[in-house]
Amino acid sequence: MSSVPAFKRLPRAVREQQMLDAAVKVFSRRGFHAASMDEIAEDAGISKPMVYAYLGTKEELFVACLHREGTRMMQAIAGAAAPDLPADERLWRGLRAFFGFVGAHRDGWAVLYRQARGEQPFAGELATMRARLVEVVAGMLDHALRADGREIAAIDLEVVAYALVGATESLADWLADHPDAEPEKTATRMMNVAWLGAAQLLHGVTWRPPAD
Amino acid sequence: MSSVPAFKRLPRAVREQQMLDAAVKVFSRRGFHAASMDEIAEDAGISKPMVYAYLGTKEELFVACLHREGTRMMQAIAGAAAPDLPADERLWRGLRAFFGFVGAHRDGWAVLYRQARGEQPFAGELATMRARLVEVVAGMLDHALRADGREIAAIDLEVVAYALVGATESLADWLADHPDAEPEKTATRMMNVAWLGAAQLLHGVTWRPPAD
DNA sequence: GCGTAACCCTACGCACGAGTAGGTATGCTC
DNA sequence: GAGCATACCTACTCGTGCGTAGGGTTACGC
Repeated sequence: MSSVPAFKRLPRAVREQQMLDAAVKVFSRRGFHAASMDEIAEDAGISKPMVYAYLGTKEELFVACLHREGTRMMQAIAGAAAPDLPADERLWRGLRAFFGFVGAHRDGWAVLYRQARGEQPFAGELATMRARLVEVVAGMLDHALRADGREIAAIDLEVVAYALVGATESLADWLADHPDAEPEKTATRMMNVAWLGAAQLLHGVTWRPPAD
Repeated sequence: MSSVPAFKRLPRAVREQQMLDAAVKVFSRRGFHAASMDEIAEDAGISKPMVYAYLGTKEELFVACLHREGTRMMQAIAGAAAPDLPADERLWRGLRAFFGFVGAHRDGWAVLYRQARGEQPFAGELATMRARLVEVVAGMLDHALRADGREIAAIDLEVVAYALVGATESLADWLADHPDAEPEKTATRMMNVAWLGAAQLLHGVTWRPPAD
């Protein structure tokens, strides 16, 4: 009679992924606090204690989500922007991969990311990820500069990179809120804003405040 | 005996401001959810029911904070960037005012703003404010374009403006996290990234994706 | 000086949701 | 097929914190 159990038993690795899928979905929809562990468990087709057994507390679960999605994103970018390309080409491919990723995970990644910015417990995790991005961008700029025989203070580079990353994140938000927008086009627009400005800087053109 | 009450009674308008001050402080420190109405009340030197009587529920209180601080910021910007100035001058003054404001309210405005991004209930309020900013920036770009005899699709303008606003917000975050950074210098850096790129666009220089 | 409105309090009710205790079934190993 | 680990469940406890009931006190108009 019980030869076919209503719901089959699955190995841990599989269930963990299902739970993470559900968690990303629910966290995105409701936000970290409004999301309940019960709903996540139900959505994963499992009971709550299993979630605790496998992924730990609510905070740990959220961090796990952030980590998995963040890693996927970084891989998407890294896979697209080979380090031996010229800077503008790298930037372009990186941006295209980034917006492509966000576009394909509209209600996952972007929202998760947004959540994490507000809550202190996750500031660390977030900062790490952003720092890696900033580092990559700053490295690209620096590389291009040296090839041009010029040099800029590291802090300035970091701030510029920060601004570029910020602008990109912002457009990612915009993309997440506009279901019909095309990721590719968004990336092009970002290039227009970012690279034209950055290219000027790289060629030694700077803006100075008026004497006033 | 009771000629000098331990704590004096104050008119509503005054108490409301005190409550809002306390609320901004606590919301910033703890985040929306972790902040408790009790703590806010205590910090304001008043009891909880008064807060409910004057400012309503926790959500309404948060919106009130957001609204007051947002209005102050907009005024600071509007007061600095007179509409009859040339576009670059306006942008510069607006940015300087903005970063000045954020710098002066490091643990108030920026953190509050960050909070609001994550929680759905406030998305509307936030979107309204950002939309006003985007509109202003887009208007500046558009104005500069027309003066140059050129024209760009409204959507493109909006997206560019969005990116600029995003970059600016991002640097505001950076500023909030770096107590020693100078707002003025940050504004200059932002100008470098933003205006040099925007200026190129305004002069008809655009970046196009490689045939690939 | 007396009523009334505004200011302010001490206590509670109550829902919600994180996390757990304790137990059952299933498959795998030898 | 006995033993054991792994997958899985139902049914709780318990803290936390929002929001309120109900009542006291000071100022102000008349």
